[in-house]
Parts: sequence; C-alpha cells; structure tokens
Amino acid sequence: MNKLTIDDIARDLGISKTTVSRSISGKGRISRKTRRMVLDYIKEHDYTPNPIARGLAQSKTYNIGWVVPGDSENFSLPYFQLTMFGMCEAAQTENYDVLLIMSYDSDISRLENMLRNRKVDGVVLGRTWENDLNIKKLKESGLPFVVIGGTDEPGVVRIDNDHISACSELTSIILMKGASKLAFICGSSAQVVNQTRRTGFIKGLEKCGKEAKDALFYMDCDTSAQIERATDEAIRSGADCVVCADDYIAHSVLVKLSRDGIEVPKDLKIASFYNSALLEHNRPPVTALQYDPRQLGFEAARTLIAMINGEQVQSEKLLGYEVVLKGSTL
Amino acid sequence: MNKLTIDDIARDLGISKTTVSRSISGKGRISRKTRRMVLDYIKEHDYTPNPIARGLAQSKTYNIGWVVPGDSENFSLPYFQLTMFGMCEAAQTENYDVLLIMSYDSDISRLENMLRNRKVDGVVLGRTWENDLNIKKLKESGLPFVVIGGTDEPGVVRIDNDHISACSELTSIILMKGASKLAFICGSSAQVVNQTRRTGFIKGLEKCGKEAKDALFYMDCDTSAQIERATDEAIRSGADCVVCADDYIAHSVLVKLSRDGIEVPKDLKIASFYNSALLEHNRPPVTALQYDPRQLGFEAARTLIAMINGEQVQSEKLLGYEVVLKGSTL
DNA sequence: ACAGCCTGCGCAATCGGTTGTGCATATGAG
DNA sequence: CTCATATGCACAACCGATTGCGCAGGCTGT
Repeated sequence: MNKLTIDDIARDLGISKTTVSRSISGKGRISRKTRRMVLDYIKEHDYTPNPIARGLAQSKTYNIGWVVPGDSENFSLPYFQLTMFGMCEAAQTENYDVLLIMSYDSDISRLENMLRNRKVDGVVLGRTWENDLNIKKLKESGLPFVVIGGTDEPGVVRIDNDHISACSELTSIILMKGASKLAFICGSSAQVVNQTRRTGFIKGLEKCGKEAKDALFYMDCDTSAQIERATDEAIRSGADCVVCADDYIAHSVLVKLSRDGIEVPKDLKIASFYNSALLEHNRPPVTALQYDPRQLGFEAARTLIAMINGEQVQSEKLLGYEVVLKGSTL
Repeated sequence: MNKLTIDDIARDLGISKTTVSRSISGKGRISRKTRRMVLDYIKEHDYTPNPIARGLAQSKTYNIGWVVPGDSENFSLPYFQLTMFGMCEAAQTENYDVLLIMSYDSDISRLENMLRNRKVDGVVLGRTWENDLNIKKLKESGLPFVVIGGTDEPGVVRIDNDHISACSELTSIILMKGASKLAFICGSSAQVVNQTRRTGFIKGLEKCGKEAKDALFYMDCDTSAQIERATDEAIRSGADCVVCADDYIAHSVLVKLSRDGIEVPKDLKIASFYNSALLEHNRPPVTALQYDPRQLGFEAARTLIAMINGEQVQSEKLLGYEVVLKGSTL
C-alpha cells in the first residue's frame, strides 16, 4: 500500500512540505536543484499525490462525468463503447478519470444528485433530446459541460459528427447512382440526432433537385414491428431505396426483406448511417456512413478538460466522416 | 452552487460541527431532538456533505472502479451496457459512484495507476482471462475486488452466470431434440468464459451419452473469416447443429448460411449463447440462452460494496438463466 | 556602502469533513 | 441521598494536500 505522503517526503528530505508540493506542481519559486531532488525522490519511491486531499485543497475532483442514457439498449452499437474509450483516453492523458452517471429521459435526478455531490469537475452529455432537461440543469448549475450531439440551447459547447453533411452527401450519392424514390426510417424524433439526420437527408434531396415531399418519412420507428410496417409501406408506396438512420433499423429491414424474398439491391436498395459490424457480414454489404466515435469521445473529453482549466474553446466542433459505398446501393 | 458546509449548519443551529456530523451519520450519541433539528435543517437547505472532504477524513472515495477491456469491440452486445446499468443501480443505492478503468489485455498500467491513485474503494473486474494479470495485481494490492467471470485464482470473490449449467442444459436439450453431431464455435480461448462454455457444452454431451470427441470444436474464432471457415468445415464434417458461444458468432454464421443457401433448421440447426436483439429478428428465430446481465452487474457492485464495508460475503455467486427454445433448433 | 529587488524556502491557514477524548448533566440503582 | 453509569455535546486533532504571506540572504545599481 502506498502510504507515502507529502509530509514523509518533506521529513526525509529535510525540507518543508510546501517545497515538496511546489516542486511537484512547478508552481512556486523553487531552485532547480531542490526540484530535481524532490522529483528524483518521488520517482524512486513511487509516490503519487493523494487526489482526494489535493481535491479538497483545490476544490477539484479530477473526474469528469459521463451522462449515459440508462434506458436505451440500442445504444449497444460499437459506437457507444468506442466513444467511451475515446473519452477515457483523453481523460487519462490529462490525469482525469471518467465517472458514470446514468440518467433516464424524464428523470434527471441522477444528474442533479451528481451536481450536488460535486464529484466531478465537468460533464459530458452523451446524447441530446429535444428540449433537453439535462442541458437546462447543467447550464443552471454553472458546471462546465459539453454535449455530444446537437442542441438549440444557446451557449452550449458541442462536439458532434457532421451528420448534416454526411447524410446529405450519402443521400445525393444514392440519388445520383440511380435511385429515385427514397424512404427515410428513423427512431425517436425526440432525439436531436434523428432530426439532424432528417435535415441532412432533405438537404441531399434538394441538392439533386428534389424536395422533402418526394420522399417517404417514417419517424419514431423504435420497435421492429414498426420498422417492418414502415418497410412494407415504403415498398408499397414505390420506394426504390430505404435510408436507415441506424444500423439496428437497417438490420431489421434486411431481415424482413430476406424473409419476404425481396432482393437487395435489385428490388430495393438500402443504406445505413453507421458502418458497424452488425451489417458488415451482410451480402451484399450495406452502404453506410463511417464516423469515428473514438475521436468523438476523445474530443469531447479533451474539450471539457480544457474548459475546466479555464481555457477558451470553440463552441462547436464537427467531426469528419466517410461515405462507404457498398453493394446494397449499386 | 451549493456552498453550504457543515460549519455553516453548526453556526446557524448554534451547535458544534461534531454534533452535526454525528446527526448525519447517526454514529455518536445524539439526542433525538437535536438530530431531528439537524436533519430538518439539512432537508430544508438541501445540504449534501462534500464527498471529497468526507473521503479525506475517512480514507474513502465512495467510488468503485469498473475495469473494462479497452480493446474488444465485440463487447458491444447489450450485455455490456446492461451490466453497466446494473452496477450503477447498485452503486447508487449505496451512495457510491462508478469510475471507468480502461484496461488492455497485456497492459495493466491503467489499473496500476488507479491503484496508486486510490480513487476507488474497490474494483469490479468485468472480464477474466486465463492467468489474469489484473487479478494478480489486485490481490497483491489488497484492495477489495470482485470479478465477473471465472478464475482459478484462489480466494477471489466471483459473480458469474451459471455458464456451465446453462450450456450443459442447452446442449443436452438440442441433442434430445434430435441433433446428433454438434459443432462448437467460440472466440478467444484465453478468455475464461469461453473455456467455461466449452466445459458446459461437453457436460451436456456427456449427459446424453456422448463424449467430447463426438463433437467438433472451433476455438479462437475471432474474425468473421475464421468463423466462416469453421462453419464450412463443420458442415463438411457432417455437423447437423452449430452451437455458437456468442451472438456475434451466430450472426456471422447465419449470414454465411443464408449466402450459401443453407436452410435453418432444415439443413443445419443453430443455437447461441445470448438472446440478444442481434438475433431477435432472424427467421427462424435463434434458440439461445437468456441471462440477466443487469442483475449480474447489480450483484457484482452490491457484493463489492459489502466487502468494502467489511461485511462477509460468499466467495462465489452464480446467477440463473433460461434456455429459450426457438425455431432454429426444431 | 546602502536601498531595493529577486530568489528560495518555510510557517501556518485552509479545504470540509470525521473521530477520540473529556466534561457536564441526567438517569438509575441501592 | 449518594454514587455509578449513561447520555448529550463540544474541543481539537486529523486526513493530505495547496497557497498566501513573510523572511532571510544574495544580487544589482548607484
């Protein structure tokens, strides 16, 4: 057990704990020689300052909170973990740790609790909702925070995939490759990301001289029954390509199509919005967008920590993407 | 911002901070009346003790660490999150929080760091490996910890799904329903859980009068190429049922089968080890095991916190399961 | 040689709690 | 009524760091 304290070091070295502390932080006026002596001692004896004590003195925790929705299981795409990994990476390089905060759509008591507890120096909001209570609460708390996703709330620092450009580009490419009547299927429209995808989708239509009314929209398809119904309707309405806002949706659609003997891409084309393992094995493979969730998480945490350190950060950062064309939209 | 401290309360109430502290914790000798007064004040003014200060005084953090493998993406089944949710739930009820510790197979420096940092009071190890370095390190550190999964290491508290019984039961049911030559496909055999599943599988064979040599084993199938090769070989070797140790594997197999025009269950039966959304839409639906990862996480955290509190806990807890028979093994 | 500044360091307060100890007062037994 | 015990509370030390301030000694400029 590492019971070594700053007092022990001070005593051993015959100097004051002030000097030790300053040697470590490099903040005060300390001679080169003394500092080296302390640092050598620390290295040799494998000392790490007690973050709790340090936290108390500085009113800091060296933790960042990550608010994750506790009720959506379809968050289980690799996306989720990769974002998490990225955040941890970024946190680690700055000597921070990541604390989980489960939250539920309509119940922000977990977040409130955390805010009262002051166990984090800042918060990353992992997903945004229309009229998001978490955001309001965070703003009002004054704690630094960044959101991953979109929001209308002014003065909020956000990191996001460039969904609009991505979806727009994907859509127009599909159209240019010959599709003419597109169907758009997505999950809960209360999630900002789905609205954004829709916007991008429409922008893609417009780039090719079409309008929203030329396409079919199936919003709020959360269950596989809803997705299958949407698929049926789309086909009956003459769609020749289905654009899915989520790989789970695409997967449901594909299973249904294969059951009904509808061939991809001959009878119907299909594209999705993530390029996850879920669709990787499909034949034909599915055209999709490729984001970099790891970097998304990384940037979010990095930006948050910069804010905590009082640095100025840009209020919006959009990350790149790639349209990965595969057999499903030939 | 909640700047209220215990001193403020003491001053306002005209009593000492000792009395306030004791009223809150209920530890010392405090009169009913005083205690009520303090608690009422606290409720009215929405006071929460500063966990950092409390931590410093008690050498506690009120955090538990969760070691999650940073390099396996196929950890992205709902399983992962549900376990996480369960842990958070349990932690919350005991006023603990969950801190993420990313670790990489061969690099336990993150864990070592955390142990030196003392930012957690205990650790949940989310996955175990053969000859697990993390476990050795944790034992040697003296910090309370529980593992989710199996281990040979003596004196380790473990929570696990009852994989052996589950796999054994699944296997024997499949055999009793008419399959005769089984193939077993799993991922990395360095993961204890895969060894355990294999053991259960063999036990199931033996219950039906067969032996391990009557079945086909394809271990360490981590990529889809390996899985497809295993599937091919299994079919060529006369297997009439494939048992997959993981839903991702089952998914790969299914995609391959449908590509090759092999019909389930007519030409080949298939069973899997989780009952995840990944296979839910498949036609026919896939026979699989149903565990309760949420409870798994819950029990792990609850047990760990009991250990932290110095309570005696049972060294092994196995959770229940259900064999969900569906069309893929008819 | 002297005032003034810079440098290197230590003293002690502070962060916000917990806890061992001691001292009144209340309670009970004999 | 007296002594022993129990009860209720406060004092002050402590957890392990950070930090404002002060002081001594060395350096500079005149």
